[in-house]
Amino acid sequence: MTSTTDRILDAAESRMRLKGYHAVSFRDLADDLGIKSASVHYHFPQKEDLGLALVARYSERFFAALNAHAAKAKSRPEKIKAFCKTYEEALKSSDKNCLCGMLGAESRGLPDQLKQAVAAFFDANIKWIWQALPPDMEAGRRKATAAQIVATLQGAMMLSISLGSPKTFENAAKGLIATHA
Amino acid sequence: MTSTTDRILDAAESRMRLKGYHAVSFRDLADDLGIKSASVHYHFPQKEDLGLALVARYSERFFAALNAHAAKAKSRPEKIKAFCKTYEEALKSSDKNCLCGMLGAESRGLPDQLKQAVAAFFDANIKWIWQALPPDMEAGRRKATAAQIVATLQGAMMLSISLGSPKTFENAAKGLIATHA
DNA sequence: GTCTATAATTTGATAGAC
DNA sequence: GTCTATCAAATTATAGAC
Repeated sequence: MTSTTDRILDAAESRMRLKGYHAVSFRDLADDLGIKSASVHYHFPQKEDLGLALVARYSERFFAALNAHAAKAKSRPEKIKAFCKTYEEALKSSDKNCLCGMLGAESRGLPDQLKQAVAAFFDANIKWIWQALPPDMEAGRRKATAAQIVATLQGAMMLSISLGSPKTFENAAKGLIATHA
Repeated sequence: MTSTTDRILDAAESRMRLKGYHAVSFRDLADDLGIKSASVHYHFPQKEDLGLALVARYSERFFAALNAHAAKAKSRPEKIKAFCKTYEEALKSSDKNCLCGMLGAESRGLPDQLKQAVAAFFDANIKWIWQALPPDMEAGRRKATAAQIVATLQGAMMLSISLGSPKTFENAAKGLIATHA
């Protein structure tokens, strides 16, 4: 028994990860659930409210999955692999882009709070992988590597989807692990 | 004396690289030029026509710039640096995402031909950098590295824009050059 | 919580005058 | 080539009944 609110979030997440923020309408979501668009507005008065709830839920789930994977990781390289694996699962379980990867690209066309929530997701991503890198690494290089890893995985998801080829993600992730783990 | 067609393309490219395909309307473009939306339709009857023209022009310009940079590159590492530099210029000259990076993310919400044109841009990207990698590299690793390089640069542009930090792109590119050039 | 009804605006697109 | 005029459809959002 999932609540209507959750069913709306599920439908919205699916549609937004496929087509982007501006390509999803309240009527689309209402139709997915077999209700009316006015009922969707009852749960999320404004589109921005829906976007913010989506990013919050997505972010929680992402870091929960990441920490679950990382808990089993004993060594540093295994932590980096856990990070890659979390991304890979996000892509492959649904054949959809990362919600924040999509919204990050559309960033300049989003309401301000939503834009900030997406940026916070990426900040947290970079911070997480930065902590997983060797503390004795030269500071500048450590920071650069953290940004590089997140960039590669995000870019690989986008590329993979545009090319319709899951292999592309695997290849990029393989290269990442080979050089950094 | 730039033609109206070119001025429409300029306005459309700017808006789409900022906000995405669905967030750009014929009226927006008409207002940018001080004409009416019906006049925009004279030059590009359908929105997809406009999208296709944009990707074609963007792709031509990108590879022209890339080959110009690469012409001066004597060694293999310098070719890889030329590739990174072309991306960096695309980002920094306008503080906008790659047109195809944006459309690639929105891929599933685009008309079919446009989606294919974007995918062709990425195929050509991967092919170009693949050719710049050492021919004696193990085949699987060479292919993976090519995908990885394009993914990193595309992801770095997106991240950079979402975070509002050009440094993020520089860091990711620096890491890329350190490991592959 | 969901509905009907509706408002106000925007969108992609066309017909036909100039 | 650009305009006026217009269209049909879609969009976000609200008011009020049930």
